[in-house]
Amino acid sequence: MARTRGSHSDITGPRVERAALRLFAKHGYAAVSMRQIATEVGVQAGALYNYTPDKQMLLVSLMKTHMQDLLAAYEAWPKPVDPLGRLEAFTRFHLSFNSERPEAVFISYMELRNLTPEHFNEIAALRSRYERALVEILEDGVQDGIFQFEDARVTAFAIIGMLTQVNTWFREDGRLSRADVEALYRTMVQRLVSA
Amino acid sequence: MARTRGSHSDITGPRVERAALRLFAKHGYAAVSMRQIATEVGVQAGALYNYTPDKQMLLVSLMKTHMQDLLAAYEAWPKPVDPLGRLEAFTRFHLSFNSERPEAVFISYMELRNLTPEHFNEIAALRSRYERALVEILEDGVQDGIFQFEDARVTAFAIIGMLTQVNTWFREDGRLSRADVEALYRTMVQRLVSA
DNA sequence: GCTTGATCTGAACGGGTGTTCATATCATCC
DNA sequence: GGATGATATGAACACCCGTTCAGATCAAGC
Repeated sequence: MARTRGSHSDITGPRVERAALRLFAKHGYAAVSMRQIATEVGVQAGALYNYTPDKQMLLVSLMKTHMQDLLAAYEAWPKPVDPLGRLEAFTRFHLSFNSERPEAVFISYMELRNLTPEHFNEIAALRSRYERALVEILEDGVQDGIFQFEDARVTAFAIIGMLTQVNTWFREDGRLSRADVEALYRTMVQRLVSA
Repeated sequence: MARTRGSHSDITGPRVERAALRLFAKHGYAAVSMRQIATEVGVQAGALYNYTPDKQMLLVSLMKTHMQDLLAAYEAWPKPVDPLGRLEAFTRFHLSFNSERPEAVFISYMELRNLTPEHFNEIAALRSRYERALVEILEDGVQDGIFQFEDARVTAFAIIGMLTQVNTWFREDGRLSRADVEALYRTMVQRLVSA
């Protein structure tokens, strides 16, 4: 019978994913070889194929997992009922979630071009679900008369754009703490939409 | 004597750069081979080495040229004297310049990790000169009492982040025209800093 | 029309690529 | 303790990589 305990597959599997995540983020998908990933895991290249059908699916799986984690974590995030509170919660969530997994965020933006059209569409659909959540907050705020802007979708893009940008410059040992940055962005987001 | 007219080098050279730009933007630096670039130019791979010492320098040259073009074009851009006018001019310039060369913009953000530290620092220095230009506008506006915000540098990052984001979603045949988008972003930028 | 020299070809270099597969290992269960 | 089957090895597959270079090509200048 199969080994049910003492098997390495539930250890090696996650290690493969973590190694791929790290290396893809650092060097780019195309620049990383299966042998490099295997070396990082401490295994021969052939063994990787117990955990992924091929290199492409390793990337797709990482990106899909990331987007699903994003949506699930956002759903679980505490949300006030008023639009302004929800917008603050969104800002806090986005900064917090992205700061915790910079590598996955980076890959999910950078490696879209390495996806086949079907996989690309799948990821894009997940992303637009997230964007739509922000658009809905904005539209609710307009109806309540507390938000004001010309175009909800473009405003949502602008907000997500400026929030996502943070990962490119924030340093743990820099001038500003995470809390500082969060406060600054909450203010800026609010300015962008306040009536 | 050398050929001074009729030489192909002044034709092939730019064609090599354009092919590399296009292919790097589409597939990523690491995923593009010298043979692919040569095929696009209509030449054998060996001939490329009349125009670049190696593949790495082809990328560096593209990125450096782009950043220098950016700075030169911004200096030449008409600028009012009042901070609000200069901020509007910056917004217009950034959207316009970036929309005209999406491939170079894309490469300059995406392929930083493929640079050696020295080349990276060179590019980063050029970029921060551009960012500093915006910071100065913001600081002048504060002194004049027409701008208000908590942190000039973070505000500048936020503005550049949301402006640069546009290239990822704008489509020529989409819902909004270029002029529409420009107007929307001018308003949003102003909201972000207005006293 | 012959020489010059910039430009390009085409083959070769050593080495790396993703993937496959027969074989070995070894913890588990009977 | 012997059989089972998941897991890993290591060699092999065909192919592509960046780069080099001797030799061909050919327009310009004398």
